[in-house]
Amino acid sequence: MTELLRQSFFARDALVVARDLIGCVLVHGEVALRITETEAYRHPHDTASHCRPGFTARTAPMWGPPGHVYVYLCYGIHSLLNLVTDDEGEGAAVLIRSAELERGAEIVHARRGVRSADEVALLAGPGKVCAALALDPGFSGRSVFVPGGLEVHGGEPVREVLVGPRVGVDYAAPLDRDAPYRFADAGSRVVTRRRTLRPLVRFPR
DNA sequence: TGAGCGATTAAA
DNA sequence: TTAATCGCTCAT
Repeated sequence: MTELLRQSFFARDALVVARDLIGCVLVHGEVALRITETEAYRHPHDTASHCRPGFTARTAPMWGPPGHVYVYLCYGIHSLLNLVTDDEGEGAAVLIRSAELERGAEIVHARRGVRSADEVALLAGPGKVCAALALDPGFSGRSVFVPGGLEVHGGEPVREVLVGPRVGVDYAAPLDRDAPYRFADAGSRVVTRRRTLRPLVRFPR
């Protein structure tokens, strides 16, 4: 049932990948998380993206091939997990913002950044997701197709997807700041800033 | 070498 | 809504 996602899954527009990652499962060692919230950082023209200033040592993985990991340190404290999308050289990725703990509660409980039993199951916020998976910037640049590393599995399709603006990007140009690049599982209670999200309308084909 | 800053978090 | 926070990035 849980099938490893292939590179073709990631080699698409970050917007599409961000939406499709909702409900998918991150596996790192004994810990498995079901993704409930994501954000797309589409390309260097996106003024909210770390790729905006051009190629740097830190963002090198984001410019690399799809299906690789970009982890960086935020506020000097929190590690944030991204999955690189689009084609190599595009400079796009999806930020994993929230997740539900599926497996490995004992281990996650012992890890830094997770204090209470409630926080163990409710990984709302990108810093907590990374802490639960025990990922730090040293992991940045790794591939998700290498066994034993961070794996991304397909999951049950979600009933309804929510969409809305990204969090913490007030520094960006208004158009990017307000762009509906954040997605979430409407059926999960592990979602941040829910009131700013609306049901995603799917157009008939 | 260091000034500036941040894709957050928790508490109120 | 607000404040704490601190290691890292990148341009000198």
